[in-house]
Amino acid sequence: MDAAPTSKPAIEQIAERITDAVMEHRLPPGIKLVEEKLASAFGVSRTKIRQALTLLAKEGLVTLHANRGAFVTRPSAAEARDLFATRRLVEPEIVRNVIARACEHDLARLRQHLVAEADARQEGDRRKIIRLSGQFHMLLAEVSGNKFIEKLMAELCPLTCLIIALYDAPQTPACPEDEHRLIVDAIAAHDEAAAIKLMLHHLKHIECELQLDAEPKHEIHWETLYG
Amino acid sequence: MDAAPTSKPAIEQIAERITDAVMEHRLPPGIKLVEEKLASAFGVSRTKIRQALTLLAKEGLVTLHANRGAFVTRPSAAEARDLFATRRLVEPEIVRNVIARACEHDLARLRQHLVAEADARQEGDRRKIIRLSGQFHMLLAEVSGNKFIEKLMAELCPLTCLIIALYDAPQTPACPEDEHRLIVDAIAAHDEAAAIKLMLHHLKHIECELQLDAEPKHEIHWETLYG
DNA sequence: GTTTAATAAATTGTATGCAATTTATTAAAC
DNA sequence: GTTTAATAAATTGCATACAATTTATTAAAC
Repeated sequence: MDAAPTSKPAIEQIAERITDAVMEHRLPPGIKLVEEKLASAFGVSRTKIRQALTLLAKEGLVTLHANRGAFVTRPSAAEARDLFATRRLVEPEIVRNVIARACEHDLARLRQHLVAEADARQEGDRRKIIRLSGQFHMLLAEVSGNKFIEKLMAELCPLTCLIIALYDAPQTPACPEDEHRLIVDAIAAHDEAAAIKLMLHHLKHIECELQLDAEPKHEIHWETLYG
Repeated sequence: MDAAPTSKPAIEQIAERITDAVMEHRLPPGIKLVEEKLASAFGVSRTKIRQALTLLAKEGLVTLHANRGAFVTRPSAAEARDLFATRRLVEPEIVRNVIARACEHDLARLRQHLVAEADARQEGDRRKIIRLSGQFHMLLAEVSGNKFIEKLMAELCPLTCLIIALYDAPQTPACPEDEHRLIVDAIAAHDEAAAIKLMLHHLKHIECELQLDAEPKHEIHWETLYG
């Protein structure tokens, strides 16, 4: 019965930091995650890294090949379509629940996140922008109060970042402008219909900018990179 | 590029067998899972058990307490309500997708499952009935073709079994009669509205038989069990 | 007899070592 | 020069050993 704020298990922290790196496109899809390298990077033994990779594989962010190791997942176009179909199903429900249940403190958190996003855009920190954009939806799910949906979104958002990395048109601005702000405004105004409409439009907007019919971006070929 | 049917990783197999035991109420909510005992039961070292438990904890079926070990989760009433809310959101979508995409072979699999359920009921194998009832919904999700929803249902169904174990009225028949068959029939007839209605009714039926407002069943107190 | 303290046993958390497998490198053949 | 085979290096998969922690047991105090 310790009321102490027992910090998160080390393994989850490691998994979270790898997730952040994937969300920020610092670890591109397809790249190999060598256990020993991660172990020394995090200052722990391979045992812990292994468990973290097991977790990430369960999330789908990492793919395990027997005897060959762990790789950042390269989602297929079909998986990308399934992912967005799932988000279009779930996120309107999230919006409904947030409007129904969110207190002032929750709204303040959402607005604070909008400020962080605006700051990142001001600074031109493209990587942070991408990560924060994903985390906005995770925060919304958290505020919605349903743990199962929260967990689902915590998996789908990092995967969405991967899909964007693989299928995004070369030089799109990739920023949802202030669509997030519009959604929060509609939520604050308790305008359910508008909030859901904005959310669906936002998701369609992201999906439509992808080139899911084109070949996904190639894996880095180190040997020909400087040829 | 091996087309060989590489059997599932050992760790997942272990996790699956533990999941089956939970679904069949052979491992009741709250029970402690001692690593060494599982290790000898499965004939592997604790290392693998540990990873399997990490996976199950991620699914929510098992709860990890730092330095104290793994326990089969005891979902709260609030979690139970969230779970059913999530299922009411997702399963109609599953039904829609199954009707839209299922081929004859898929329908045959569903009907085959109905037979297995009927057999178990004939045999009076209560544990098998409970497990198969849950797995019907997992099969439906699998046939629906969306991997993310399939994965979600693969987590929610075992948890539902746990909730039933904790909150079910003492002596209910606990069998959804032939509600599953009615759903499959409506799907086969491509009657979307009817299939969804039956599914929602089925879920409500399960949830309503629970006593979520009552105290959950107590944990086993070994020391007083024979007092 | 119940509570408290001290000790012993059991269990978890982690690193490390070694066998099995894969990947990279070198040498040979054509 | 490209392909094939042989060897070496790197990496994964797994069990085991040991420290840290918790739980159970015993002994002492009241």
